Amino acid sequence: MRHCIRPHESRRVAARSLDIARVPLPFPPRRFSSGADNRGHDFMHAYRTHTCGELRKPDVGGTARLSGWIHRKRDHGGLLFIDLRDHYGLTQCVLEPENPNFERLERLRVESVVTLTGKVVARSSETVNANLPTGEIELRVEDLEVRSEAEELPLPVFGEPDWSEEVRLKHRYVDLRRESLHKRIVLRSRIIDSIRRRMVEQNFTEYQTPILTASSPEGARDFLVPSRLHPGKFYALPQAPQQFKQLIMVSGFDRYFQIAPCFRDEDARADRAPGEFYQLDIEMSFVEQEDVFNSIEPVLQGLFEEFSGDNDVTALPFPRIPYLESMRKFGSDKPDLRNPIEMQNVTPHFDGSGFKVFAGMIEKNPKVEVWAIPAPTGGSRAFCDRMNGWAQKEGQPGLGYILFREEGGQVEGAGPIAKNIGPERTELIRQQLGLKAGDAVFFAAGVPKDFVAFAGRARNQVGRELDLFEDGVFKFCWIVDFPMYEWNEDEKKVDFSHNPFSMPQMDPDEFMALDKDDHETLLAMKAYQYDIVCNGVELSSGAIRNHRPDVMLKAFEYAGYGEDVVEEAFGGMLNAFRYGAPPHGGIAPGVDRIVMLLAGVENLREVVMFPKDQQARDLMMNAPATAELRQLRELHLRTVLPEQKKPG
RNA sequence: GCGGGUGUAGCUCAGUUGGUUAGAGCGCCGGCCUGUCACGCCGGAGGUCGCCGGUUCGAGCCCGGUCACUCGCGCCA
Repeated sequence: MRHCIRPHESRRVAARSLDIARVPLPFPPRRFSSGADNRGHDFMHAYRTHTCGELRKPDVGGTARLSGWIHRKRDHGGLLFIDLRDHYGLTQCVLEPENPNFERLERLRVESVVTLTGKVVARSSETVNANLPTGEIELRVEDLEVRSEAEELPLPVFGEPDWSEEVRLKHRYVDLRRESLHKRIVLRSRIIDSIRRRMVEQNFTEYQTPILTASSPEGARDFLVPSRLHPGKFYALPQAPQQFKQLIMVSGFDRYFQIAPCFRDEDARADRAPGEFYQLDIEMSFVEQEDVFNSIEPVLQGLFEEFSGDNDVTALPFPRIPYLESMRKFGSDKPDLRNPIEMQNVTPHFDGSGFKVFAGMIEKNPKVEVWAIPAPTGGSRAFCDRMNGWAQKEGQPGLGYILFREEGGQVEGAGPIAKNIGPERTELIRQQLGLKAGDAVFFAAGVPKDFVAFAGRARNQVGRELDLFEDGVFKFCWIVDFPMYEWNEDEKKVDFSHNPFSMPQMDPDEFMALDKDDHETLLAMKAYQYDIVCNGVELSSGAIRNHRPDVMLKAFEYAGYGEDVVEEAFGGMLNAFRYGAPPHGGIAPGVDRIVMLLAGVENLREVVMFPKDQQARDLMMNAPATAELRQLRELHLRTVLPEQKKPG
């Protein structure tokens, strides 16, 4: 295999490789001046006539000046090759020992920054590097300027091994030079450009909202900013511009969007940045749910088509899946539709059957159901045992199954459950699920709300193990009809299931007339609340908002919050709704997650330029840090530290 | 706050059942090399095996504790 001068791509990068060489230069490139002397030096730009990704065959014969980092050196003693790298690419530069700069360059460490000037020459056919856009030429170095000498590096720029996060974050500026990360950051910028363009094309307008604002009582922990002018008082950084975007609608601006910074003081996950992240925040007036979908779908679909490389993107319109259906079919409200498995209710086949475990549960509790998780091609004992072992690791007693095989021209079920319920019931299950010989089916039984999450994980596990996931696709869907309320088991009360600003799916007058103790009606009620999901990743929640103060107060009342509490917490917005508020709704897809999906990476830190670590620290800038006493005094603050842990 | 995984050279890792002087690749330093593009070849430096304690004749390996990193749970209207 031919070795490639470019560091190999991360296998996970699904997006088509980005041609950074096509990025426009920050200044018009200077061309060779025919009026220059034969070396052309006097008229040259101090640092470069071309970028390191620019020189081609037609440039041969001219003189060029390049500036960049020494990416790699190949020192033959009698010949020195330098790969010079900048943002745009890589150019091979050559020196011979007679060159007065030979020794200096030979001793310079990689990642030192130099300016090299010399003749552009064609490479002989045997020495052309087809893997390099500049591979047909090389620069014969005549002059050298050392701009910055590099010390020994904490991590190499060349190559793409997995370096520890600590080293990478501490020296992020070095890490960011590495091709894959460098490209992803550029990709992120391209994606955001495209989003803006597409939003503007859809007649949306970007407005800024405050960063220093008020704490909102619901939701995540806030970041607080002490006020110097108001002793003892604090600003909060916005968890999202939720109230502002609604106020923008009340202010008569239609179709708002913003690439909005959001701040939440919550613990990190691989796909959740601690502290800060960005949302494509959207709000529109005089719309129903379908209007929001119709406006956003083309943006997301077009965006993914543009950046997904060879991957297919769900055609418009995206499927709308009611929340309850999603939970029943996929065991999740963010189903990965690349997995074709759909679960089904098979309770009747077990009711009164010879499989006493399930039959007994069904008899005792009318809420008990048995769900089937079909496993096409999973009909081997080894696989079923493996799934059983997996279920036990998940803390389940096990995972019952039937496997189907051909026996004398007949498909028949095998395994303990098939034996217990008998061939007729087994056959009915097989027919209901459309399974054939060589397939299997797993069962989860109990009260659905207690096992639905496990069933969803089992569905994923089966799909992964049997390699059923569709490859190279971005599968979108809307999850709609989320419940307005849910039962809070800890406090034994009705509570908002999502965001208290959503509009209930009920005639306002009827809603106002409900009895707050009528839990059955309240818990059955749906809201105009929806999620957009892609490949099992929840990109965003959204809602048609509740713009009527009376209905909102009532909605809070049903959840046990008095008028005074609501007025105190949301008085600003509630008041705004009292002076003429348009019906409105919106959504706010996570930008970082969109970029992750399109870049094909599993970790947020791979698509953020200067990310925080898991403990929300900035290892490079050293934040958070202790404040000086003078600053604290100005802010009327005194710190009270927890008891010090013993140092390790 | 809780659970899993990891911690050995600057970096990425190997290290058998507990047994002599702890290894490799990359990087670094020195030498050789005129067509490489992951250049090649020869030599060298570099280690308190995260830390503390225990078991043992003997611990990188076993036990207890602790710290750090990482993934997840809680949390994320």
